Parts: sequence; structure tokens; C-alpha cells
Amino acid sequence: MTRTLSSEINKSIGNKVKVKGWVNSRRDHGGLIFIDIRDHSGVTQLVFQPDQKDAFSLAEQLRDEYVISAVGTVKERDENLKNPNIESGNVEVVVSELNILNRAEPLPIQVNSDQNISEEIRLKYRYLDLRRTKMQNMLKKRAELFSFMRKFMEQNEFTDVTTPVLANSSPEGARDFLVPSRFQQGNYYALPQSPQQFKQLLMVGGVPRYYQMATCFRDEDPRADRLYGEFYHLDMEMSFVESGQEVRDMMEPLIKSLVTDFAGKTIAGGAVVYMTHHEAAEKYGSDKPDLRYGMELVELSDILENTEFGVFKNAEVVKAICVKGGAGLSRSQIDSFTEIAKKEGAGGLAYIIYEGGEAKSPIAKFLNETELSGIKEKLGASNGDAIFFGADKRSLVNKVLGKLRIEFANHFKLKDPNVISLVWIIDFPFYEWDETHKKVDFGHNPFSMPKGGVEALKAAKTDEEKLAIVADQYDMAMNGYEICSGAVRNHNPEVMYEAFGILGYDRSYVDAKFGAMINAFKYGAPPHAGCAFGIDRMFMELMGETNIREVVAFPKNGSGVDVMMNSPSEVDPQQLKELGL
RNA sequence: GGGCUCGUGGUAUAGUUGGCCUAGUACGCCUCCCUGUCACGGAGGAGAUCGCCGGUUCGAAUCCGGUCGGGCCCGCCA
Repeated sequence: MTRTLSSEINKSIGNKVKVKGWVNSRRDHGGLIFIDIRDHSGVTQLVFQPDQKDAFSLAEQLRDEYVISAVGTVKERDENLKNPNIESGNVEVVVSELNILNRAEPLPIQVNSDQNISEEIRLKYRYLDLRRTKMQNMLKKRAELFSFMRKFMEQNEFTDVTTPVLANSSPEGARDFLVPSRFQQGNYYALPQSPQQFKQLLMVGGVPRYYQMATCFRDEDPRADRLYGEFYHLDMEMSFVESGQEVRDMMEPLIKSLVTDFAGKTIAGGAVVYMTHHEAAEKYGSDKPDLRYGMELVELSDILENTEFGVFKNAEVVKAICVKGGAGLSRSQIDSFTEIAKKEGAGGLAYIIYEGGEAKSPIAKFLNETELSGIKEKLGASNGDAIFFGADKRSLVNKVLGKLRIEFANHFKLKDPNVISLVWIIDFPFYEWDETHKKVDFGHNPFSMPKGGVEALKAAKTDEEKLAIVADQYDMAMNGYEICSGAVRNHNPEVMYEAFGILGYDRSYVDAKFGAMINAFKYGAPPHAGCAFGIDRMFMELMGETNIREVVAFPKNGSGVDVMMNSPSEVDPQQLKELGL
């Protein structure tokens, strides 16, 4: 007699079976006891009758979450006793022999109900939380995802290479986790923020196509879409590639297939959209736009060229978005959107509401007829809609309206959960303006290749010219989240020196910080490019979750604490002594 | 580092313009009854100094100050 799973029990009518699992619920009728036994595959009803005296009296002791094994005969239920709500509802196991494998105290959280439980408690008792069906499915689905991605990479002849977890601190980027060295006291390893340098060195090492399900470590404040501490990249790199297009063409089929085949959802507009970084900022006020809904930012400079309205007249740019059905917003709702705009840095939030054939607006009296009709026409507004304005510096207007666009989409529930928006954002600026230090600095990582190569770098003299340089660098946005970042890498030491030189760093700085890479590039580095997908975030979106901790077995909380394991924790002084600390 | 917000039996919550609160409800837990339930049902019961400290007041879950913890956001995340 073999062990039978709940999901298989329907096939065993008339057979003697052994089932093992947890007591999901009990219904003790005095002279008849029902126990729902749960295993990873589902739930089965066990019946205990008084004629099986030993089993029956033992069954009276059962409580929720006791671990049991039972031997009995699978019986088809009478028609009126079938339960269509569970997979095994047509049968039940009439038990002749019961074993209590382990008892359980009353659980701090109920596993067999859908009651809301605070995340704090769930994380503290994660091992119980994971028993819930939803979490069981999540774990299975996540394993499926990893397998799905691996198969794709293997089919395309990528070589899985594991890279060190004890690595070096990177000079740019996020805060590192440091590991003190026992041999070299006073020196530290750092856990890698990504295998960036290793994978580029693999290219130099003659690996044509590399990939890895890489653990990345960053000691930065978490968010709902950002795990604390560690997360997973689908990291890949290809050699003898000179354009980002080759990387995107390689990976795009995987992502599309993840949306349709793996998640069973639809791609917004049926295809992956291409957009430059500049266009994304101007049309959507974001470098990771969600294209499941419209509300594009529309520039009104031409219409308002000669406006008398001071706020518009003095602004660098005036843009607006049209909110369909926005006329239905209440005064207090508009106020709360105004608050959001102010929080983003706007002075206020001007609007026009089209209602009953009229344009109602606190600013209408400052605009003439031509301007009013021009605005309405250009935004495509009609009765029942509302237009919201941004008038300020261009970057601020884009940011504010971009944020409002998302807020309105949430308010009007425009994000279809069955549709996934995929956008490649290309042509990222090579440098960015660092407002904190009032200087030009690297926007992303310093390893990208500027379009136009070393000549483009040498030609740029002013800050403005430097900021206009574009990198062959690209992101993919999924439903408004950045899920991938990649670039054609800079494999030429001279370009590397020049890229840093422009920012005022001399050769010795580059040699000191990126010695291994610079050295390697001197010995025949092939041109190469690649990218990395944030697996956890992508999985979250594919599963329709809004909190990334929902799709990870054992996440840290917002303070970087594992409340179940109690880490981080103090260590034995002897351990510190060995490390010279 | 900053902003917003939450903290009430094991769990989820009501109460939060001070007194009708001796803190209500649901699930869970305990005892008893029950041979067809499947969110079983019925009867009874235990369990909370309302995160913590201090203050205001005749009176504080409720107001004030501080503190601890959670969540969301800004900064940060090459």
C-alpha cells in the first residue's frame, strides 16, 4: 500500500490507501467524525465510524494541524453527499487505522482560513504562513519560473557560471554588505551588488554566452517593490555583440512567453513597445511607463504662446493630461490630487472640468476663447472629462504629471490585472546631473558604451553637451516597474579612461577602482553586452501582487530584520576576536 | 535622515469629538451534547491592566508629550 495524495485520491475508489498530512479541520458529530486531511496537493475527507474503535477514539483527540497518517478504504460518496467545492469531493476515506505522528498546539495564525493576518505576524510564523494554499502555490510557481527561464537560457546555449559571493566592494552604487577577512585583518570582502564585473571578465575569458540566477546584495532601504538585503537577477551577457538590439532580440521572446505561457496574461497592445528615454519622460513623465492606460502628457506651449495668464506665461513649459471621466471627481478628491502634486514639487494643480457643456475652472477666466478651445481640442477632452495642468520647469512638470497619471490610473482602476505592459526604454543618457553635488555624474553604471564612442566623449566640452551624450543602454519596464537593465559595455580601456576623465577622475583613480577590469581589457576583450532581469519584481508583477515580500519564502521586514530567525543578531566575542574586531 | 499612518484577548476587528466600556463582535481555544458534516450544529466557559512610559482630568483605549514596533512614501537603490 503506497501513500496517496489528496489530488490523486479520486483514482483510488475501492482501494485501500495510506494518506499523510495535517488536520485541516474536524467535524465531530459524536457518533461520527469527519476530518479534512491536508497535504501539499489538497484536502481529503476522512470518515471515522464507531465500529473502528481504536481509530475512532484516537480521532476524538485530533485537533487542527495535528500531523497524522491514516489507512482506510476510498469510497465514492452518495450523490447527495458529494462536495463540489473540493477536488476530492466525490470520495472520502473510511479510516480503519489512525496514527498521530505529531501533535500541535493551537496555532497563532489560522492556516485554513482566508482571514487577514498582519504581515508582522505572518513573517514571524512564516513556516505556518507557508502552509496556506496561496503560499504553497506561490512557492511552486516560483520554482516553475526558475525552471522556465533556465530552459530558455539553455536552449539558447548560455552557460551557467556561478560567481563569487565573497567579492569586492564596488566604488559606485549601493551600500555594500561587508564581510571582515580573518586572514587579512582590516580588509573586507563585500557581497556583490550584482556579478557585473565577473560577467564582463567571463567575456574576456572566452565564454560566449553567460547566464546565472544570481543573488545580489544591497544594503539599501526597502520598498513594497524592493527587497531588503538580497534578491535575484536573471543575469546574462553575450560576447561579440555590438548593439543592444541583439540582446533585446535574444531576451524579448522569453519575457513575452513568461507573460502569455507562464502567467496566462495578455501583452498590452499585443507587442513590446520601444521608446527612447527622452520620449518616455516627455510623454509619460517616467523612465518606466505603464502603457496599460493612456493619459499621455501633452505639451501646450504652441497654444499658450501668447497667453496672458502669469502662471503659464512664466513657466518653462506648460503640459496637461486629460482624465476621462475626471469631471466626476469631488472637490475633496481634487484637493487630494493637488496635495500629491505639491508633494512632488508643484506649486498647485490647475484644472478644467468639462461638465454640462461648460468648461468649469478656477483659471478659465485667465484664458481666452482661442486658448480654451485649443486646449480642449489638443487634449481630446469631451464632456465629463477633466484636464490637469503642470506649469514649471520641464523636468518638474514631467515628474508631477507622471505621478498624477499613475494616481489617476489607480483611482479610476485603469490597470487591468490580466494585461501586462512591456516597454523597452532605450538611449539612456550617459551622464546625469547630480543635484546634490551640483555636477555631472554617471547616471547608471560607468561600464556602458557611449554612442559615438570616444569621439563623442572628446567632443563634449560643456555640461550641457556632456549630458546630451547617449549610452547604448536600455531598461525594460513591466507595468510601470523597472524589471531589466542592460547595456553594451565599454570594453576599451581608452574609452573608460576618457569617460571618467570627463568627470575629473584621472587614470590612477580608474586603475585603482577597476584594476582587474582595466587590466583584462588590455588583453583582447571582445565587444560584449548584456542585461539583468529582477526576478522577484518580475514574478511579483506576473502574479498580480503589489508587495514583493508576498512572492519570497523568507523575506526581511522593512527594518532589515528576519523576525522569524531573529537576524541580524549578536555574535560570540570569540568570533569577533578571531577577526580582530 | 525626513513625511504620512497604524498599534485593543491567540488572530482579525468595533469603540478613538473623554463618562453609557465592568471594552463589543467574528474566528480560534476549553467542557458537554450530537451518525452525514464539509465555514457542521447546539449549550456553557476561559482569555485583554487597549504597545510602553509620563502628563492633563473628578474620570483616559479615547486628549497631550515622549518612546518602542509595524506599514507606505521621499531621500537612497551604479
